Amino acid sequence: MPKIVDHDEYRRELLQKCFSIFCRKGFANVTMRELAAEIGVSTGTLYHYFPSKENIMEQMFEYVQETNVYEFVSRTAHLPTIAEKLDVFVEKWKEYGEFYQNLMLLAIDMMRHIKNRDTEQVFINFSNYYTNAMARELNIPEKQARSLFVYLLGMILHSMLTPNFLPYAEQVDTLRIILDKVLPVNDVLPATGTSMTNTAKIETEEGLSR
Amino acid sequence: MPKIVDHDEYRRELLQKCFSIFCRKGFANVTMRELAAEIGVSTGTLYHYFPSKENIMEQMFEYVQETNVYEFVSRTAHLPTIAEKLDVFVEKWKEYGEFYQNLMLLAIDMMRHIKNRDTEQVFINFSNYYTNAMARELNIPEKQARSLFVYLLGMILHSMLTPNFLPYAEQVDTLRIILDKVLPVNDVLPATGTSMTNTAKIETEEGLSR
Amino acid sequence: MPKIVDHDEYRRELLQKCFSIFCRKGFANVTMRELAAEIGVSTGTLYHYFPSKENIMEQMFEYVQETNVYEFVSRTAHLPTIAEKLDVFVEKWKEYGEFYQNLMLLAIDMMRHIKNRDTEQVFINFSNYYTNAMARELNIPEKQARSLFVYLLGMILHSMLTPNFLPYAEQVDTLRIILDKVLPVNDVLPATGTSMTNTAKIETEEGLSR
Amino acid sequence: MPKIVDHDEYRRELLQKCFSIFCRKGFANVTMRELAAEIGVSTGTLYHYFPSKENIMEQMFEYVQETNVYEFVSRTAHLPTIAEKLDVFVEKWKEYGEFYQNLMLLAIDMMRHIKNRDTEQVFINFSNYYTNAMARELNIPEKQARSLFVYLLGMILHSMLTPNFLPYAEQVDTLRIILDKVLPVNDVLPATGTSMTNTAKIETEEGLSR
DNA sequence: TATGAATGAGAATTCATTCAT
DNA sequence: TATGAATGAATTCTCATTCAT
Repeated sequence: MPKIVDHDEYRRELLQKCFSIFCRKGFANVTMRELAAEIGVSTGTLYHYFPSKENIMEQMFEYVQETNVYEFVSRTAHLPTIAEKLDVFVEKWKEYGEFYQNLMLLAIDMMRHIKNRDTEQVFINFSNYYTNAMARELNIPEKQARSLFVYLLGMILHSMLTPNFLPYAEQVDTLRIILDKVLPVNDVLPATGTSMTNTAKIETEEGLSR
Repeated sequence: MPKIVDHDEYRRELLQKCFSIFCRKGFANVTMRELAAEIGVSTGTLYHYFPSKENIMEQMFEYVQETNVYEFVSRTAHLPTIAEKLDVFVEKWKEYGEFYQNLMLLAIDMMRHIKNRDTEQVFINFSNYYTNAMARELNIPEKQARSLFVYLLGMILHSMLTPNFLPYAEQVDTLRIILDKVLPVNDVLPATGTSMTNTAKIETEEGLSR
Repeated sequence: MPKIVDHDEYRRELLQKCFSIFCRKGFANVTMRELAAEIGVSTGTLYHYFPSKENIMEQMFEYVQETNVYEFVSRTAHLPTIAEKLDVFVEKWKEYGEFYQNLMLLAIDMMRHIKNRDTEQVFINFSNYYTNAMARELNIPEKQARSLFVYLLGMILHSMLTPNFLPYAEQVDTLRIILDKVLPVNDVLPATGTSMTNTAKIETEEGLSR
Repeated sequence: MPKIVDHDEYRRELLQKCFSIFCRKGFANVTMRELAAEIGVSTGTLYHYFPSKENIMEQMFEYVQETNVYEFVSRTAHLPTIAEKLDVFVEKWKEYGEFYQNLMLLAIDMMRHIKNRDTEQVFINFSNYYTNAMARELNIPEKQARSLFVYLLGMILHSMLTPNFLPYAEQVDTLRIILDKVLPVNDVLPATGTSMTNTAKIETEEGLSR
């Protein structure tokens, strides 16, 4: 009998390990030898599970999507107030900070390297999912949520480029303060009527989200 | 080929031509041969003007900074109203859309490739310069200006990854509408006293910039 | 898969299956994985029966020799006339056409790959055996028989390189016509005295066999 | 100014050097490193002149054909008697013995390796050219000439596989003796009338060429 | 016995860089 | 100053072979 290995399970394990390495250094700056060495297998093993370096990238992109991205949404669904939901969001934004950076870098690498794939659609899906989740959970219009997503993106990028000048964690805290003022944090969901203040705020702040 | 007498002038010309190629494909995906061929010189000539591929990157980073980025500020200095200034900003944001994308990609490549260089400081300078210019010209607090810069960054990135879903030009238009509501567009500058509306708005919008 | 109890018997079975694959593609162009897959076993099994790829080649060479090559000779021994013997020869030449091609290719591969083996002697034995058999059965001098063997070799090679231009089967038919004229086809063997005609013919045709 | 090199001339020089190496060892048994080392250049240089290992093979096949193969025919054209022409043929057969072996091995390698090429046509052309040249120069029917070609092929192959048992040079001598008897060696060409003997012989020997 | 996952040396190929002209 | 031929280290990938199960 052969060595007992759950091929698919192990493949995912390898992908997981590849992810941070690839993102940190960039697709083009990691050699297969390096990758194998850092993971702790031989190059041959890598090629046993993936037909090519490019394919690792592609599979990684898929894997990362289906695995890590959406996990946190379930955490907010049952929470009664927006303030509490926002707490979870902020917590997750911090927790996943590096992950989002990596994802962003990965997306850029995908864009530049992989020709035969609809990278755009993948990112659109991600953007939509995240935007819709925020709109629903935080009870804000989609446009506001999209703006929030865009702002998060900018934050992640800036913090990545200037980690000491604009540390990511601080940026998240700042954003939290903004949102506390801007969002209908005192609403209990699902609430049919929104408070005056709240509505007014949304109108005033409409710009943020339009 | 004309004999370019001014060595330095020609070097800049070459850098200019390298810029879009490097950004579009990414540092690692351009070979010196390709670069030379697209520019229309030999690899030997490239090495006559630059000691290494990495150095082209570095010089390009410097060149791009000192040359293109700040040019537009002078255009707004003499304008009397914020609305007019905003017009110029929006126009420039559109005009330079691709350029900013490239700059962003370049910065990311720099971050990943060039070890012996304070890339962070360069990007901090850029962020500060842009933020300060916007704060001054649009008469808003620095924090607001920084938030605007971060949002621009997010916009550029999202539009780059999903050019068909969120086209950059449309995003700029949307942002313009937001800013028209949020900014003290009717102020005539330099105004010593800020109008009530304006102040109120800034307070209200504080979140955007905090 | 049935449990083959006789190790050696199974080894021969595997060799048999390897033969055409090896010859068709050439030693260097078949991987052990391919070989195993086409045979329907695992690489591990292959290595259970053969110590190395090279060894498969060597064993195959031996196996092929002792097994298939001489089989047909027994078929002609009892036939009374040369014409009848020739019939069997022609029939076998056609039947074994692909086999001879493979053998030839195998011999060339052996010559180029396997250093530690007297490939020459093996082929000399084969040449001698075939030549002697033809000389005896067709009642011609050894030199003529050797020439016939050489001609057969050329035919096989040419037909292999230009299968559409000089199809092997047609070449055999042509050769048969030649031999009908040239050989003492009407002799009944074993004849102690050779007929005049026959002798004359041999003299005339001496060239063919010298 | 660049290093002055006649690119095409040098390419041919490299092909020439590749030829014997490739033939001796076989396409699959020569590494690019080996090839480069034996030729005395770097692998980089090899790839400067040829896009791939396979392409070297293809170009070599073309080059060898157009360069070496047909050269000798011109040597016999002006000779008055068939005997003299035969002298030159024999001389060339001996001189080119190794070359023909190489060509044969190369053809087999081509057959097994190069898929995107009409290897058969190339070999048909060669066979036809050689056959026609012999038919014309030796004043024999095409069929006889083809048989002669096939026999030569067999000789080359057998001598290659058993260089000590059937040395090529001796085989050529033997063939020469055969041909002296069989061919109209005493004819003066272009002779309008063929001697009785001659015609008779051709008729008698028709078998050889059919 | 049989399997096929794992290995890593070695293959083809690329590409930044050098340098003779 | 400009060229592009030449270099060879480093890259991606292959494959014979080993070995735990």
